[in-house]
Amino acid sequence: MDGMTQDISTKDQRPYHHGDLHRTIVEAALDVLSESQSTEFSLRELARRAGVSHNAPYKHFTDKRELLGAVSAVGFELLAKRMAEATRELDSPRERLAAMASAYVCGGVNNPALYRLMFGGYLAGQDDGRPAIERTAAYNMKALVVEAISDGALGRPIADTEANTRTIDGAILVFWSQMHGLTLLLADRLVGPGDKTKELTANVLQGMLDGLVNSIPAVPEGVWVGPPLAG
Amino acid sequence: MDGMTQDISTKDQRPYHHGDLHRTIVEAALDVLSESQSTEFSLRELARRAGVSHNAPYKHFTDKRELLGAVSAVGFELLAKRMAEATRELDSPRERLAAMASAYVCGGVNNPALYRLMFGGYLAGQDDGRPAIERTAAYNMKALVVEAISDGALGRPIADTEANTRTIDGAILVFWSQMHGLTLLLADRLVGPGDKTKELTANVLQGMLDGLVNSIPAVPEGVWVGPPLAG
DNA sequence: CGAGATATGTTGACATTGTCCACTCTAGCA
DNA sequence: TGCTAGAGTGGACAATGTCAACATATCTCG
Repeated sequence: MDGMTQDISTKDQRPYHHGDLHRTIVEAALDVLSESQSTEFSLRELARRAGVSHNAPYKHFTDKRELLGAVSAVGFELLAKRMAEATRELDSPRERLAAMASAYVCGGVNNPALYRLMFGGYLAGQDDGRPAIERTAAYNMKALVVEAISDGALGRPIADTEANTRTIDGAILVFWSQMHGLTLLLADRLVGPGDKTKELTANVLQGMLDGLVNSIPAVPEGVWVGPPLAG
Repeated sequence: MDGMTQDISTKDQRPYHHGDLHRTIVEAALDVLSESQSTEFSLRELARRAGVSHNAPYKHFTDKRELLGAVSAVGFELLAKRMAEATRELDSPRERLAAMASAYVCGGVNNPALYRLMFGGYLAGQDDGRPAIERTAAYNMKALVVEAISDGALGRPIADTEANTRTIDGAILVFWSQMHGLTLLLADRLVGPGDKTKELTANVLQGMLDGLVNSIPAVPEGVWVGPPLAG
């Protein structure tokens, strides 16, 4: 009797229904992506890791694309969270902005494949665009930067008003593209070594902020900075 | 008789040996990459396009990786050529630098998949590194920028000497990462619209150059800017 | 000039993958 | 209690990267 029940309980430990396969698959994908630093893993591999049949994931994602979209969204949330945390206990707006930049670059350098998945147009299919969750996360990140700027990170406060949109977007364009480029050059080892990341980021950033204090490039009308609002 | 010979001549028009399959395959890859904007095409598709058996490409490339490396190298050469051409008939070093930047960004935006292949660490395998031809092309590009800087693009001439290495590398780091980031944000439509590319590039660039005229961030010792010399 | 040797191409095979379809199980609601 | 819809399973299929064995053209050297 004991034997039988134990047999059942050990063999059949995994119930027919997994419980939260969606989350499990996304986490497995994040793991594999981080380990292999490549998006060329197979859905079947994830299924294997999750201990389910090769087709189970298709009940939660219509596509490999969709799965990668979910992974990307998690990446945005992680990055935004780190940026937000990095500014805790910092008062000076400029220091807050610098801390965010540092967190941003380090996040990207520490997991290039994830960063590339997030920004590298894997889902740049001209048809549908990116998942809403991605756009939301990206806007949250932008909001953090806008806040620091409006608080005076560029020398003087710049209120986050309609009238200042072009100015703020100009500043963010410079800031973002500089950090984005630095992140990717470091991640791809076109600039290095990696253990100088923080130092390089700080140096480049200070020069850039000084430049922005002096003058902020104009952004032409009709330009957007951040994911487009309309699909 | 006529029929037979014609049959033979038309059917057997393609000799057993292709002639220059290597080049043909690379060009086909460039075509497919440019059209599909994805590196996920198949070697077999290229073979089909070249009118050759599915395994013929393997006589010229050990790997899909190696093929993509060759494509990337061509991309570097194309980009360097465009940058060089853009500076023709321009005298002012600053104008030359601006023209190069514009050519660089436009090149990337016009073919994002190729640009991403070149810089996006598809061949960042921690083992072997990038093909020599790629590194050479990247250094040629860097040389163009160095020349403009030493000619005085940043307000005063900065001789390309050992003593100035850190200064020049600092300037190039700022310049390159800014343009790299801008290119990718535009390519991935995180900034747009695309038809404002030149305007945006010019504005961002002028601000950046003004900043560099005032002060060039120091680059810590041991930092490299450009592909590492040692594998 | 003629015969290996050497590239270069071809055919066939295999494991793996994304994805479709038909089926089964199980939980929850009527 | 029994049905239904969601969740998981197994099999099938075409496509792909890559290996191995074979075929053919070109080169080389006697």
